Amino acid sequence: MTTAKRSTRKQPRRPYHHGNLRRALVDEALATIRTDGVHGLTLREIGARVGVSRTALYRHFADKGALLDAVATEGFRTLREALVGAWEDGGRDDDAFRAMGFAYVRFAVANSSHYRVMFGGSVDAQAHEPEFVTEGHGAFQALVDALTSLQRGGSVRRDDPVLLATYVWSLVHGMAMLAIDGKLQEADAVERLMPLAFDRLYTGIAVG
Amino acid sequence: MTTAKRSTRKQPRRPYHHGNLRRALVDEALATIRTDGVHGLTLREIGARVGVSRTALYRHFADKGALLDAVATEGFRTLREALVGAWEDGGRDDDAFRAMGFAYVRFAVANSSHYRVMFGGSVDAQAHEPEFVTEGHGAFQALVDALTSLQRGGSVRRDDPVLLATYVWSLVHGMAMLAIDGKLQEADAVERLMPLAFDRLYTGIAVG
DNA sequence: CCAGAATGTTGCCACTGTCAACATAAGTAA
DNA sequence: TTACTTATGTTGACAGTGGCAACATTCTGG
Repeated sequence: MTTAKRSTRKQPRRPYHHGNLRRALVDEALATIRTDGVHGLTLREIGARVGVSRTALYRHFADKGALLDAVATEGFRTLREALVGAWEDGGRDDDAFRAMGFAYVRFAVANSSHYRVMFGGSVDAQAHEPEFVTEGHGAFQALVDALTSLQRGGSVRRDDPVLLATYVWSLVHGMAMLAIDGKLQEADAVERLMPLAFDRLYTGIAVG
Repeated sequence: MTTAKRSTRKQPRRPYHHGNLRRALVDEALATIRTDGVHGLTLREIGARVGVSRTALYRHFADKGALLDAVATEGFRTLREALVGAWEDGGRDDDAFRAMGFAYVRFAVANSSHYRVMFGGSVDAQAHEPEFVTEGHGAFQALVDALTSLQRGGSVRRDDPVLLATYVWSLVHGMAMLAIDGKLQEADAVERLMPLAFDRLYTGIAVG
């Protein structure tokens, strides 16, 4: 009597198996993170929101960190698409590279919580899924490729492209993080900073 | 009978009042963070470690965030000292500025957990103590001052010094964060990156 | 048709941050 | 001194969290 039988055969209302729970969990987790931040994410709540029990996700993720890992992985995929898009749509020249930089920082600012999950060390850094590493490397590779292309074109110094890309990455990552963490007082500080930043990136801060 | 009377008058073993509990709590919190990371910090444990009850710290901090805020504040003070030291000991010239950059990144790498508390958004960003803002601004000001000095000396472009300092800050902060989060594959990657980074910072990535 | 794997659920536990109520000490004024 | 006030520390309790173990249900391959 505790539970009414429900197998009335014609109403597959809420099937025991969700179908694609893993996907739904990642989506819901991302949505929650977007609105409430990383620390506002609770396994019970996203379970409930997806319409599933609190511990159901343990069939798809080892623990909370693994779920965040998956969210981060998707972030890297999206970021790479944004970067490649800016580079190719821009015509693969110096201006396109500049646009790539803008795209990077703007992605981070527009998806701050998501970006913080991607970096920020919410996950133990050792326990990353291989897919995480792959996607992360892919986003970075977009930078390396663009720089190599510019080097071939003759507009960028022929330093070690990986080292050079890391340099550029540091710059945009730093701007993004400072902006996200509210260290840049005024609201439009990032947008005012970026033009100068990419000028100085090309020609340096020393007197000409 | 539950507790034996202890006021034997001659053994002020553990006085009811700690003396300088606030100081002790911040120190212990920092020590714990250093070894176990931010997420390994529990109020109960640091209370126990200091030899005090679990909720004693609520007489000195509004909540856990306020304690972290105090830890972060001290981090900014230490960082500023490291920066000013490098700048002044180096002779306040371009090489000294370079040394300042090295000092920044090395501080972050050597005190990674502490650095993550200072940034990383562990605290709600709105709820910062005024002292936090002051110290954070102080560390940044060291950068601005050095740049202004170099501008007067004629070796650095006369762009808006605050904007220029923000640019440099983004670079070192980015390098620090990437290094801390293990995004730079090899162990000595930061040390290999920095010489190139500060060269490119001065002269840019474009061809001569 | 049936055994086992895959997937989802409920009961339960240790642990955490934090509040309320109480205990003790230190400071202050008479 | 004594009495009142404030600062500081303690104990008890509570709701919320991640996660494990045991059980329930469904799917799949032989």
